[in-house]
Amino acid sequence: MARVTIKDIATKAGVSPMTVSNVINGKSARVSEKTIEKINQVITELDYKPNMSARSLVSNKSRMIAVIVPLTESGNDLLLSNPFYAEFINGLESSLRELGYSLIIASVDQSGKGLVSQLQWNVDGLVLLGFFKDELFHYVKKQNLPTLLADSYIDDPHFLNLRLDDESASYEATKYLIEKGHRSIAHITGTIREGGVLERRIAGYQRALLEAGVEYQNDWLIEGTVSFAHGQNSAETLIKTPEVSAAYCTADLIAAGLIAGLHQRGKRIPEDYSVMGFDNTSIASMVWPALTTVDQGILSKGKLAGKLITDSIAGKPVDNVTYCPYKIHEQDSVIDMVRK
Amino acid sequence: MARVTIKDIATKAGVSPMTVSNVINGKSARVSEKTIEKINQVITELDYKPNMSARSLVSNKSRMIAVIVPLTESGNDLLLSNPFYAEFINGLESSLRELGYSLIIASVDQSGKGLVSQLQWNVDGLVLLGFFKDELFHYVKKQNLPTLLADSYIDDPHFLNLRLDDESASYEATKYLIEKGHRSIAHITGTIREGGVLERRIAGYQRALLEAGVEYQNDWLIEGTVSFAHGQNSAETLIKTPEVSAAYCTADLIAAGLIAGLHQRGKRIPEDYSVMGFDNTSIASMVWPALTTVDQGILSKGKLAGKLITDSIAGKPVDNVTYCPYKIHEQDSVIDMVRK
DNA sequence: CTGAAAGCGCTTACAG
DNA sequence: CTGAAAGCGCTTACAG
Repeated sequence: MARVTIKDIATKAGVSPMTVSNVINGKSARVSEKTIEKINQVITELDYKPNMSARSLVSNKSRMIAVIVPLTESGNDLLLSNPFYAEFINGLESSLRELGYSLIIASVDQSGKGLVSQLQWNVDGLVLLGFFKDELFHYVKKQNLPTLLADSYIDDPHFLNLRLDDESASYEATKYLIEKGHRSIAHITGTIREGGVLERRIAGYQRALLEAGVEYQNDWLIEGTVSFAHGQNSAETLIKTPEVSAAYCTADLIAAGLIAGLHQRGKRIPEDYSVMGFDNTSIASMVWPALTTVDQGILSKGKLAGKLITDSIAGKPVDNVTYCPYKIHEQDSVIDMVRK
Repeated sequence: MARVTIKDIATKAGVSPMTVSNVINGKSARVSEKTIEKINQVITELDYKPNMSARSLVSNKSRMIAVIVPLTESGNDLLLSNPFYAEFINGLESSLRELGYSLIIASVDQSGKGLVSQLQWNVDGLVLLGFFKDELFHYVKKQNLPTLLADSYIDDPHFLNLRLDDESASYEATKYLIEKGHRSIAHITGTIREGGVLERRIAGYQRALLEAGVEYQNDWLIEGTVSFAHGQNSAETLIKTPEVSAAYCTADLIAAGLIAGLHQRGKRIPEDYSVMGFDNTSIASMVWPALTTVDQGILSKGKLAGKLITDSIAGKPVDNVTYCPYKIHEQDSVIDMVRK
């Protein structure tokens, strides 16, 4: 069965292709009621679907957005193993769908090579999720496409930014632990990059310690990858630093690993160690005990990303930087040393 | 800066657009070495990228695959909250990328409405993930596109199928528990649908019980949704059925919820209850104790899906039904009653 | 070994 | 209120 085209509709409805096109695109002001009705009837009858390739070719628009997810450091796989990405994309797809856009999911190695094939598609906009090399940002900028960066601090006016105030959020998280009576607090983090999210989180953590009159110790900072394994390994390190009573992790995924690692070494949570996470992914409710964490409303954040990028495509004014709200989500992994 | 077209390349290289097209498409047998070199040089110089819309319009191919993910029963969100989907898509994207295809991620409500917008894109193939209404399968079939169904038992020759032998896998899982000395074994499952995956899992579970001479009790089967919450709630039900010593869950997500629910009620795992999962998602290693589960190699499964669908598009012969391997992944959530 | 021309399905000025 | 024509960027027969 050959594809139904606008021409077929036109012939069957007894009008010109142009009129059909106008009706489809809602420029019906110039078409009589009767013709519109007739055309719509034929469209339904023949199950006509516009050919987006043709439409995109002529209009230079595609109603497609590509989301670029970094690959894992080790291999070729998407970082979807971190539920943070999955939940964000979830929200993004949901709002884009409502707005009539489709979502291409793509990954790039750090050179940006994988990206080329996406751009061939005339995508209307790009959403970059997380950390990439400068090289890639330069490349993306050259494409001259509406681009939103999630969780990035590259403050180039060319890009839309969606992030939270990581320094403050981190400060609040640490302060929360301090208010619960903890003083020697470890911070388990991912690979620290200059000007990145994690650096700001560290700054907030240190500010809270300073404010509380706690002298920060270098070996409280445990750097690794943002992974379950890093959390798990950090248990060992933690135990070797006996003054520490609480660990604040820069991702729920790390915190989940830490909890598992501590359990394996016979430690109880929160009795022996308080653990705090960041993100409030689904993981936070799945571990035992349920994780006290910084809720950054990932689903809403993904949805907001969809709205921002499409607004920008539509030429609506959009703030260059949008901050997401966050709040401490209290569950069961932190002990109150004051009242205990 | 205007878009670089094949014409620009042709002009600059002093050849016709057709020759450029031939070189790009590797039909270089008919072009001289020198011309090829010249053309490639100009392509690099001008950073030319083929316009896929134009290419797709004329060739009726797009090198795009759409993966269709069901929406949650409650709302508008993708089922990416189940890591199973995220990991599968991860694998799918990875193999498609290597094969030179892009991935559109789409969702449909049960009527299949969302799908229309995807098909407008001339996608070359479709991957349907999980359960959908018959209505949708009919609709998809009408599109006459190469389509792969993952985890479905709709044995229509029009579709490629990728699944595991759920009855046997479930039988093995139950048998494993029996060999560890359990006899009264609950089975926590999702919404049972005729001819679906879960029905077969139940059949395998019952076969193992029968074989062991255990009389199956109706209240051992706890039906709900495939969700953390269902697992959590099932803890209560389980405790009310005192003879039960082990629960075999049809998804890790459910098992994780059950473990949390049991913990909340002061039960120890595996001492008080043995828990077994299914899938071996990342969750299985994140819960405490680590979950003994049926490993179905989700990442490889996703990769295989990519290979099967693209092979089929390329006209290579592909088996109508492909079975994935599975194996029991022993961790710490099942107690050996025989040697304890 | 290479070119001129037609056409994929649509939209967009331009006419009337 | 509606139509005929050109053109988006590419590929594919058909010539030579």
